[in-house]
Amino acid sequence: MVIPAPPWQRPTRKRPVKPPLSRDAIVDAAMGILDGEGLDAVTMRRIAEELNTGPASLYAHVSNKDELHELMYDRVCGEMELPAPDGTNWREPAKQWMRNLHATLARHRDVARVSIAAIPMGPNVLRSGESLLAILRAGGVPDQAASWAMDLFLNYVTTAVYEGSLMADRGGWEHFQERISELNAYFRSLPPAEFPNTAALADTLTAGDGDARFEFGIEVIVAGLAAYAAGVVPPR
Amino acid sequence: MVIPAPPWQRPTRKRPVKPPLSRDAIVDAAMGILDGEGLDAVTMRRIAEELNTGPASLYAHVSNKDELHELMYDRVCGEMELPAPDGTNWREPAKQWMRNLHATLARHRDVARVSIAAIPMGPNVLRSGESLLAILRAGGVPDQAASWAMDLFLNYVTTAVYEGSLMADRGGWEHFQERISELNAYFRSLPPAEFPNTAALADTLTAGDGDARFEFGIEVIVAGLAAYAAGVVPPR
DNA sequence: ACCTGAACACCGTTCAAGT
DNA sequence: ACCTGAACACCGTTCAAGT
Repeated sequence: MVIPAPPWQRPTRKRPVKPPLSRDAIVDAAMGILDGEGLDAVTMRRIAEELNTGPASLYAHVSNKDELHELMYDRVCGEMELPAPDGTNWREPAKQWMRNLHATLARHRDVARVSIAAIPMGPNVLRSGESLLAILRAGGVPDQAASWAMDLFLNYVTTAVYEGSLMADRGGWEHFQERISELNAYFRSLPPAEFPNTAALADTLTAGDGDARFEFGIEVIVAGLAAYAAGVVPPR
Repeated sequence: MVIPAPPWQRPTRKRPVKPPLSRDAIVDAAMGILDGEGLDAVTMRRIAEELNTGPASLYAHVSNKDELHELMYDRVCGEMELPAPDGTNWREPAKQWMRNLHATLARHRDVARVSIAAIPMGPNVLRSGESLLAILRAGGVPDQAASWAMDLFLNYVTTAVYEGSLMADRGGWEHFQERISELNAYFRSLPPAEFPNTAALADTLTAGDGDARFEFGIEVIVAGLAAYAAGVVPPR
C-alpha cells in the first residue's frame, strides 16, 4: 500500500504567483529598504509588504526583528575588504582596516546602529575580527592588548559611521554646513565667564568634515595602542 | 470699565487634585521610569500615566520625545563631578574626567543611548565639555587636537557605558559570567584553519570586566592624544 | 511544513473641543 | 493658556486555522 504524500509535498503545476519565502529573500528585501530609507524603515510589516505577505509569515524564517537586523549587519560585513597583515608595520594595515570597515558600513545608511545595540557574531563579522587580530599580532601587539583593541576599534568605527549617517540623513550637504555654522555662532555666543574655552575654540570645535575627524581618531587610537604595546603605559 | 480676566486666569478655590504639569515635573517622572525600567520604558504614554493625564497633555511642555530624552540626559550630566585642570599633568584629570562621566551615566541605566542617537547641547552637557577643554588646554594640548579629542572622549565613554548597561540589563552578574564562558567556548570551537587568531585568543578576548576594559581604552586614548599632541604623529 | 488573517497590546503625534 | 478625549497611522509578536 502506498501512502500518498501530504498535499504540501505534492508537486504542483500551477506556477507560483510569488517566489517562495526564505531567509535570504527576507534579508534581500530588508537590505533594499535599508539602503533606500534607512534602518527605522526596516520593520517586519514593511518587509512583508515588499514580499506580498503578512508580517506573521516572516516568523517561520527569522525568529525576531533583532535577529533579522543582525543578519543584515553580517551581510554588510561580507562586503568589507580585509587588509593583509604586515610583519614590519602593523599601524598602516590597522588603520586601513578601520577605513575599510568605515567605508563598508557607510554605504548602508545607519546599519552601524545594529552593532551598537547588539554584539553581532555572524560569520562575516568573525572573519573581519579575525583579520584585525592577524594584523595586530603580526605586528607584535601583545595578545591582551590586541584583544581589547579589537573592541576599541570596533566601537570607534561604528559610532563614527553612525554619527555620519545621522548627519547625512537630516538633509543634504548644504543643510549640514548650515547647522555647523549655527553651532559655531552658538559656541561664540556663550557667556565667556562660564564658557571661556568653548567660546574660544568655536572654530576648531566645528572644524573638519567627517573624514578629517575620523582620521584624527584612528591616528590617536593607533598611536595610543603602539605606546601601550611598547610598555610606555604599564598594563594593569 | 473693568475687563474681567478670562476664566483660566481667575484664581480658583478648589484645590487641585493633581499637581500642575510642568517641564520639570515631566522630566522628574521620566527619570523615575528611566531609573526603574530603562530608557525604552520612557514613553510619552507611560509618563502621562505616571502623572495621571493623557499623553497629549505633555506636548504643551515638551515638543516631542527626543527633546524630552535630551532634557533627561542633560539632567544626568548635572550630576557629574568635574576634575580641576592641572597645568603640570593633564593626563590624570583627563582620565578622571572620563571616569567621572562614566560613573555618572552608568548610574542611570541606558541614558547613554540618548547621546549616541543625538548630540545633546544642554547647559550641563556644555559645562562638562568646557571642563574637558580646560583640562586639555591647561596641559598644552593644541586647540584642534583638544577639540577633536572631546568628540573622541565622549564617543568612547558613551559607548562603553551603553554596552555596559546592555550587559547589566540582560540578567545579573551570574548570567553575564555564563554568557562570557559560552562566548569563550564558541571562539575555541571555531575552525582553526579559518579562525586561528580568534580561537587562540579566546581567553584574552573574553578576559576582563567592564572596568578593566574601560581603563584600557582610556589609557590608549590618552597615550595616543599625548603622542599626537607631541607631534609624534604629524597632523594632516 | 509553511503560510495566513486576525487579534493583542502597544507606540508618537495631531487636532478639535473644552475650561 | 493649558489640558483633554478621541483618533490616526503605525509598531512587534502570537496564535488558531488553513493547505
